[in-house]
Amino acid sequence: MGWKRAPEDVRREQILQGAFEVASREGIGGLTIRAVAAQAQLSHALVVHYFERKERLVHALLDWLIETTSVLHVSDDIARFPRALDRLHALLEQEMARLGHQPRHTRLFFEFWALGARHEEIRSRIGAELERYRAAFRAIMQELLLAEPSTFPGATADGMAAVAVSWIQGCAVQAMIDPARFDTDEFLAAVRGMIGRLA
Amino acid sequence: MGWKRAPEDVRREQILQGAFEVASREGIGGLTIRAVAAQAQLSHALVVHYFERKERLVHALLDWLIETTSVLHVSDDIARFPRALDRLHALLEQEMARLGHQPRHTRLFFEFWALGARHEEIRSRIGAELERYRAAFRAIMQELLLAEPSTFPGATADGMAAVAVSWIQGCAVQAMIDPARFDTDEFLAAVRGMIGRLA
DNA sequence: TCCTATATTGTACAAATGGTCAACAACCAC
DNA sequence: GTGGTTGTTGACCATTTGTACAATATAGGA
Repeated sequence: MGWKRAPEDVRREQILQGAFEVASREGIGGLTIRAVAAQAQLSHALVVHYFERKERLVHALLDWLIETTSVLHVSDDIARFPRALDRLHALLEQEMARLGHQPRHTRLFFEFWALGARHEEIRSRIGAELERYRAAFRAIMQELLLAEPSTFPGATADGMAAVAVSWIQGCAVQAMIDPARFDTDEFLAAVRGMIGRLA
Repeated sequence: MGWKRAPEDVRREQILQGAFEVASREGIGGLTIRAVAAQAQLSHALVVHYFERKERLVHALLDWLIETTSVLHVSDDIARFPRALDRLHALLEQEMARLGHQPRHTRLFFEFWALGARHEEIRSRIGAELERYRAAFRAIMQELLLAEPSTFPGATADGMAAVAVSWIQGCAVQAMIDPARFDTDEFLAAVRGMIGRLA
């Protein structure tokens, strides 16, 4: 026949790419060993050979998704802002722009969030990502609270970090479900109004 | 045999109850006509008889879920507050408390949100619910902006309503995925700090 | 009491799916 | 070349699932 050999890691990547395509198109519920194999132009037995069980493939896809999503990279451009408030604004803006630039990643993440409600393995990985997310905001919020303690009475850095994460999530959900009636710019403007003026 | 007849609406309700139980336990992906029938102690053929196709059953379950979730009922206790800010605080508190009181409803809603990304029918219903949600907050936000225009510079009532919805959603997601590291009280305190002191 | 309408059920069937396995073909060491 | 190793495949199996359908039990009217 006309098939070729390939190094193990190349095959795994090829299969995961196929899994991402299928999951993006059909949803995780429609993620089938055979569908992935067809997408990657391989036999389904080979997919089983590399990932043993479908469950493993799903977990591997989540890991792949986390790795390939350019989430929360605090770039030098952002880190350069001397004031914490400016960094917060820039970070929010960057993350919300990313939601629009990687729509398939965002939607797939969303499905994994829902899956996490019932599968411990997935929940713990998503939970760790959420914590990473909060931690990035927490540092900024801490600085913000120290600089102007009276601005947000009663608030803690932890709480404000969680609120920042909820902005991202809420923006993602509403933009996905209701793009016609949801306006990201207005959303961002409202957030800005709440946390203070951009210098 | 020992089976009995029942009025049509009773049977439909019985089946939908069973569907809710199954979907809560196994997820929408595990929602099977046979599983629903077993839960409701009926033959699976009867479930088909009443809902014709599985798709219809899922849509009916979503409608049922929307109806039976005590979401966003602005009670007299809340409406009595003269100041918009107080009503906002009370409404947020009520909604976040509900998330904890109806955890199965919240989780199931979450799954439907994710499903909505791929199914037009579901997306439109969820979208309408989101709009209802925003509308309730929009009225309060409008009043808030009129009373103190300088408090939230650049923000619109629409944008702030969307942000309020994102608080509820973000709180639901994080509390579900990461209950150990997420503190609802701190979250609420941070939100309060951002929108102003409670009188 | 009988008879009709229909609510309810068990059976059946095709399609899809996860997983197993023996066979085969490409690559490598010798 | 040759033989062994192993990546790769098609065929196969058991199970589940959606859906169709004929048979049956029940309720209510004549």
